[in-house]
Amino acid sequence: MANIQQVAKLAGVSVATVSRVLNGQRTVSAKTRFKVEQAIEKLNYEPSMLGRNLRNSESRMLLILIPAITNPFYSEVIKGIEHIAISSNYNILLCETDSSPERENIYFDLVRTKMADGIISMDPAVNTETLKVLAKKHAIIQCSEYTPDSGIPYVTIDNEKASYQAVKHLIQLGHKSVAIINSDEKYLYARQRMMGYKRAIMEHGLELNDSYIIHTQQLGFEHGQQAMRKLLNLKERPTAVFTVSDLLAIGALKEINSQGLLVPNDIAVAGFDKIDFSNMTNPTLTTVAQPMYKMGTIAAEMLIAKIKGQEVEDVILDHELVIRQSTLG
Amino acid sequence: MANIQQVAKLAGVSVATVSRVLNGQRTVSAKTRFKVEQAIEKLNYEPSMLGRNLRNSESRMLLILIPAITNPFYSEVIKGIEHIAISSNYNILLCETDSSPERENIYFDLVRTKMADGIISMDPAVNTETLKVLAKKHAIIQCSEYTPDSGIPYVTIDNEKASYQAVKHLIQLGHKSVAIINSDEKYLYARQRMMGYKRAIMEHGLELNDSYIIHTQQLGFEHGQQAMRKLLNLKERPTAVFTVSDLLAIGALKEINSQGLLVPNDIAVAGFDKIDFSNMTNPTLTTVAQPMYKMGTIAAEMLIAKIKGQEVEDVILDHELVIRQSTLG
DNA sequence: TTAGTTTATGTAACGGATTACATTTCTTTA
DNA sequence: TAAAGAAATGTAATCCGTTACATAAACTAA
Repeated sequence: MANIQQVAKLAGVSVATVSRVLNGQRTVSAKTRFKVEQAIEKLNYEPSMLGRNLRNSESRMLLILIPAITNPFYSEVIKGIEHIAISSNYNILLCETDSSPERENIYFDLVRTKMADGIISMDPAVNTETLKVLAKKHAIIQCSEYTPDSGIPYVTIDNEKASYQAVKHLIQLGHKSVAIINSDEKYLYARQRMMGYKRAIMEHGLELNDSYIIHTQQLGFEHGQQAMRKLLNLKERPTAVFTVSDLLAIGALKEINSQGLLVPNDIAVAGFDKIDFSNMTNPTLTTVAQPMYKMGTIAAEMLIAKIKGQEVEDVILDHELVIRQSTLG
Repeated sequence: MANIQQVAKLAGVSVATVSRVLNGQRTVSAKTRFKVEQAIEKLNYEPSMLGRNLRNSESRMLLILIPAITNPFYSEVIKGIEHIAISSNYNILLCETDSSPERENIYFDLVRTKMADGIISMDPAVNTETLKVLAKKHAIIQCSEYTPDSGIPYVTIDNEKASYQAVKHLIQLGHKSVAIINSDEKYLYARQRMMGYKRAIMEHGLELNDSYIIHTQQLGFEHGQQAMRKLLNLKERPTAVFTVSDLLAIGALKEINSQGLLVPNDIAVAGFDKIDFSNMTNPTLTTVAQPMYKMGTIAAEMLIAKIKGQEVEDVILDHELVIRQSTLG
């Protein structure tokens, strides 16, 4: 594989000139540029990013930290990130942490060792302390889940409000016993969504019932099923369930169905995220739409700005309650 | 950020010695090693991958080409790839082509410019000619979709047989009119699955009916819905449908439901892939299980071997027909 | 024509590691 | 104790671009 020296030699110019042509500087005369281009063509030369990156001290890689690649919410955000990345000449280093600290550390090393120019963390289970330390010397953005007052810029939505609205919707349909399937409250979004749930319950003069509050370890169909099973085993089962993720909701739906009950007649269900699947269930799922793609694009833009040394502001995006069959019938 | 020179200076040794400590060579005396480690500690030194990669002429990145990140089939394969990658000290460069040649070319450049050490292509729409040329100088593996006799090693399953078995299953349940929702037959897997379909039909003395063969542009719910709509509009609608992807099957299921028909009583449905969601539909989906995770691990192992300059053999993995409610009730 | 600009090109240092080869130091053994 | 061999460490080239600075060439104006 040819290198810049050989191109320079063949073109009869210096490496500096070749580099100038490569980088589109206009201080090169037309004839010289032509000669160089000819040489590049003839040698089938492609500049090595290894050399360039070392010299420029950048990798042009963006590290994306997600807990699980199989959750469509993340896939959709990644699509957005990739769109911006590619148009800014960055590439995406996809890292699935499985919420494991060791894995996470391996990935953090990528930025420490200059293999990545910055990080978009979407992992709620991320080690905040490490992240904060890292953020002092490296460009880091949090997306969806964030750490208040950490100084790490973030994009997210108003989880409390979104949750409040979803639960309010259920209550306004006449439901008096509304359950929530939440994830672990060590995560901020889980706490925020719980607050929204409680606020809706209180404001409408309903009673908080601890047995209507279920926590799951992770966001997955099976966890939704299990949680729903618990709810269905109650003497007084709820007539509506709000889940903190569509995956959970779909699992819940499944469980309700397999016990011979009907959604929404016997139990209404609302989810969160508006992943594509949520429109394919039977009945279709009422859910809080998160602007996933947009969240991705904004996170990427913020990160790239940060890498360039610019200051960036936190962003809170709009969500929207999408009412479908699972609460209306 | 400290570099190796500074570490050497502080430790009172040469850079060579520091490098030896870094790379765990045992030709360093215990005291020297200790001094170096102290210096590393004190300076908070992390070796730059940019320097190391340039010197070693490798990037330790594996490029994964997929058409769409939102298809869970790919997510699952990626999980497998990542597992192997991480344990071999590689990282994953995720590239979604959207089946666009320009995008693809941008990504191919990553290997040409040394930003990636090899490619796992899972994109059926990949430009085979370019890929073949590239494969002469770079490590490339095809995963799932492949190009026979191209010299590019691949991991896949026996699509013809898998398809044959699925359709045979439907026929043995008594169905006389079995439709297929296939994707574009410019893809090999689509042609192979079509062959399996036809073989099953013929071998059982049924008649091939062109109107029972539907092609979709892409693999997505909506495409499955649309295709199903066409089938339901036929004067004599089929009593069973085999789709070439679970996503299509789920879309089909949806369409059947919304027209007030029942699966499997009115129409039986079988899918392909066994994505997680296929077990969450109502009814649950009969499908051909592909060993997605394993496919990923094997593809990664093959690629890494190839990068090391080893010869690798093509691999055909086992599939399995998983019979569930959508064909049995 | 000459000094002063502007434009084009070249030279060489630099980024940060690895490693072949050279050299020094330490052991071992006669 | 000297010579030989083994072990530890150092020197400097190398990977491949980019760019500050130096120089040369071309042009402008007087």
